[in-house]
Amino acid sequence: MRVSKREKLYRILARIPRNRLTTYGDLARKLGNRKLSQAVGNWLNKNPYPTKKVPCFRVIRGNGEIGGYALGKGAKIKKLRRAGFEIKRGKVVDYKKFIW
DNA sequence: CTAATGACCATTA
DNA sequence: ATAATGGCCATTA
Repeated sequence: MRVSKREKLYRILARIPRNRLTTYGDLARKLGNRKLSQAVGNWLNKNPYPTKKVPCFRVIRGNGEIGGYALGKGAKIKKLRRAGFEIKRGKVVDYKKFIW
């Protein structure tokens, strides 16, 4: 293929609407293989683009938990809060309503 | 080549 | 609700 799935991942996530979230599994499905979810996390861990361009802090787990972040969970929560989301007991409140 | 690891997930108990 | 289990894929040692 001309573009790698990894590049596609970044392109897809770059288009996520503001005030919305997505999950590792969803991104994997958009790439054509739902089993790529963990690999998606690995790719995001090495996201070469700035958060403005590819906002990986908006990617959470399928069950609403925060998930990981290269700069630490705390930083991720902070960014999510700043983006207008509420986090309680490690989960995004009403996360289902915000999934892209 | 094998084996272990990881920002995961679904199922089962 | 938690915990264990097995599975997937890409990357790395």
